[in-house]
Order: sequence, then structure tokens, then C-alpha cells
Amino acid sequence: MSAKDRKTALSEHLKQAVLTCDLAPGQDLDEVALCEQFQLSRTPVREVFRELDGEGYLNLREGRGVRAAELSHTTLRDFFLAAPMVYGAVLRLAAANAHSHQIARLKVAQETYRQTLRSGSATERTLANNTFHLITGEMAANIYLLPSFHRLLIDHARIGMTFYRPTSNEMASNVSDSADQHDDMIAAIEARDDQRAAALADAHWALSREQIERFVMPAALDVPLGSMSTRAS
Amino acid sequence: MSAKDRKTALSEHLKQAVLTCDLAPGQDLDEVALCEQFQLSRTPVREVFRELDGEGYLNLREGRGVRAAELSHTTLRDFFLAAPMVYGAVLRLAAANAHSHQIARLKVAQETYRQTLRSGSATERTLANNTFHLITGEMAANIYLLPSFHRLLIDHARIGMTFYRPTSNEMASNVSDSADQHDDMIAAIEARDDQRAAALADAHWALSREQIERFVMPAALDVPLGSMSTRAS
DNA sequence: TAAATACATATTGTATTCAATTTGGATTCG
DNA sequence: CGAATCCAAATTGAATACAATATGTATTTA
Repeated sequence: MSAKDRKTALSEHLKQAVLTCDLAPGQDLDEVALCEQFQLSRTPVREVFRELDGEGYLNLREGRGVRAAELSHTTLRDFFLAAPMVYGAVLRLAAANAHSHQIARLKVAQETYRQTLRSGSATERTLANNTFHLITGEMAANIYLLPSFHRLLIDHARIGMTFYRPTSNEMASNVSDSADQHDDMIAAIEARDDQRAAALADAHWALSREQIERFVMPAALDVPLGSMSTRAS
Repeated sequence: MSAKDRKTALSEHLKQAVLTCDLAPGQDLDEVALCEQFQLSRTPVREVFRELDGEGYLNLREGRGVRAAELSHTTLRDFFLAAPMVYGAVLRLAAANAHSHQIARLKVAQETYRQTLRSGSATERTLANNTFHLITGEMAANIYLLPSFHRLLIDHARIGMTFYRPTSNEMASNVSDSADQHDDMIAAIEARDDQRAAALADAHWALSREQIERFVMPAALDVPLGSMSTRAS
């Protein structure tokens, strides 16, 4: 295994670890440990750090090492503001530009995703969903949109890992709905129907949002104390 | 001067060189020359390269050194598609979130910009305009939007340097219009009028676009050959 | 006992050295 | 004469060695 391969392996490992919150937001990385683990000297390891910092996976702090990118309340708000717009634009462009071989790959990704719904862990589900959306980004192929889109996907995955817990049946059915929406997206893209693709992006987004909101603001417990409510009007 | 300072100096130098097309799109950089010029070893120089690659200023090519980021016909099209949307969103958020000290800085930047209109070179004008818009990006302060916004600004500057030539009076008046629009933006931001800010973003963009279109598709020469036209319907 | 300072250790940043690719040119073969 | 191949020089990538900075702990002092 060449040095170049070990380097890309490290890069992939770190990306995945961040996406799945295996590296929690803000968690410190151990440079020398990764050197040993991936059989690399510090130089290439630090190069990978800088790359992933640029892509939004890691935060490089002057003289204080590297962390998994932070995920604060503020960023959560930013996320809700930017996601629908960027996501809509990406799907619209995807429908306009997709090549047939990309559509084929998207279908495979969707198959994999459905598989993880039946038998996969939360981690596998998150990664499969991420792969699906990455392909729609490739289809859109707009170098000015992709940087933001990719950052959104990183935190979409992490927010999902944080807030989604398959405790209720309600949630399980939500996830199944989202898979159906993926199918609709494929159909819209294949039909070059960019209007419909954009609408589906909104719908898909609304579902994710709803899922997260339900976790952040759960229904009030049925306590016998009168006017207790956790839900703002 | 410490090594850290020399490193940031290199970074700033390269950014500016790319923005002003002092480094033309696709132009190769000489690693060792920059090492000597900025009194740094290759390691920190290469780290800067990776950072600027992540930010869209440079392109790092596996085993083939570094270039100023490419600017192809394809990217130009991508640019026209993405810019109005992202730009509109940024100004809308800027109007919603701007702090007073940021507004003060924006006014200073605008002063400087007007100064360059009177007495500056194309390079100075481009950099001053860039600074103005960078501050609006700071005001928007949305980490998911900024990566794309910054990439757009890079190529906005470079497209301007490429296609704008102050040969005609028409163009000169266009530039003056754009400065007036800056003033309107400041007013809208100060009034927290995000609707108007977004509208101004569109208008500002339309002006830039018009300027570029006029250069790419000039009015047909008045040749005596009948139905000759350079303009598509 | 609490705070502050100084020192030791660990971690990060930079320089230098060594290895592996790539590139350009010359030579040979079709 | 053109194309392909092989070799040398130059450039890029990785590893090691060295320097600077930051962190944590212990000791001292108020």
C-alpha cells in the first residue's frame, strides 16, 4: 500500500468519523496517533488536516491543533436558513444537467440506502443518505454552489446523528417517507423536471426539519399540573 | 518579522495576485521562488497552497504543482447561475444581522471604493470593490453561505479584470452607477430593510452582467453587407 | 489555603534531507 | 520525417530533525 493510498485512507477515515459523530463536534484529534495508525509522517497528516479544514470537516486552530468542526446553536440556525435555498438550487440544476450514468449511480445509492433502512445501523443509514445527496451535488456540477452544499451535507449528517433516535414508530415512518422522496427525486431528475425537483427538495427538507424539531421540542408530558407547555406558539 | 507574519504575507500576496489576475487563471506558481521571496521553507509555503486551494484561489494538482484557479467557459456559466441567488441571500442576511461597527466599516470601504473610481487603477478598483462585498459577507455571517459567496467574489473580481476595459464612456458611467448602488445597499442595511437589500443585490448583479455581456457580445460593426448580426435573438 | 510564577513536558510549527514522480529532450526505430 | 521510448534533470511528496510555543504541574509566597 503506497503512501498516497494511506493518505487518502486517512482522509476518508476522518471524513467518515466526522459525519457519523464518531469524532464529536469540537473533539480534539491526536496528530501522532494518526501518524502511527496510518503509517504516515506528520507532514502528509497535517496536509490532510488542512484540506479537511478547507472543506469544513475540521477546524484548524493556530498553535492549538485540530478539532472536528464545531456545531453550535448559532450554526444550527444558520443551517436552517441556508439549507432550503441551496438544496433547492442543487436539485433544480441536477434535474437540468444529470447524465444517464449519474442517474444510474443515484439509483444504486438509493438501493443501498433502502437496504440500510431495513438492516443498517444509524451510522450506515447516515452515510448512505449522504452518498445519495453527494451524487445529486455532482449532477448539479456547479462549482460555486458545491462548497456550500458540501458543508451543509456535513452538518446535515451530524445533526441527523445527534437528533435522530429511532425510539418511536413515528420516526421510523418519517425515515421511510424520506426514502420515498428520494425515489420521487430520481423520477423528477430522470424526467428533467427541474420545477418538481426543486419542490421535492423543499418537501424533503421540511421532513428533516420536522424530525429535528420534534426532538428538540418534544410533545409535553401529560402531567396533571394544568398549563404546562414546552411548545412556543 | 516572524515566520508567522511572513506566512500570512505570502497568503495575502497570493490572494491579491489571483484576484487581480496578476496571476492569470491557470498560471503555474514557482514554489521555490516563493520560498526565497518570502523567506520561508517549502513546508509552510505548501501549507498556504493547500489553504488557498480550499478557498478556491488556487488549484492543487496531484504531483503537478499549483496553479491559479482555472476560469473556463463552463465556470462562467455556473457563475451566472449561482451568483444572483447567493448574492441576494447574503445581502438579505446582512440587512437582518449587521452590527453598527460593521456598517461603519462598510462606509469606509465605500469611501475607498469611490476614491479608486476617481484616481485608482483597475486593480485598485477591483480590490476595493472586493473589500466592500467581503464586509457584506461578514455581516451575513452564515457559515454555510460564505464558502460559496467567497468563491463567487474571487471570480467576480477576475471576470471584472478580464472583461472590463474603461474604453467607452458608457462603461465609466456603469461603474459610477455601481457605486451608487453600494450607497443604496448601505442605506438598506442600516434600515434593516432586507427586502430592499435583496432587490438591490439583483440590480447590482444585473448591472455587472450587462457590463460583461456588452464586452462578450459587442454591438455589431456597421458593415455594408446586409443581414450580418453578432447578437442571438 | 489560594494564587501566582516558574519550570518541565508535550505539542505544534518550520527547516532540511531524502525518495519518488514527472517533464523535457535526445535517440532510435518504423 | 514522424512517433515512440528511454534517460537525465527538475520538481513534487514524504520523512526526519530541529525550534518555538503552549500546557500542566509543582513550588513558593502572600
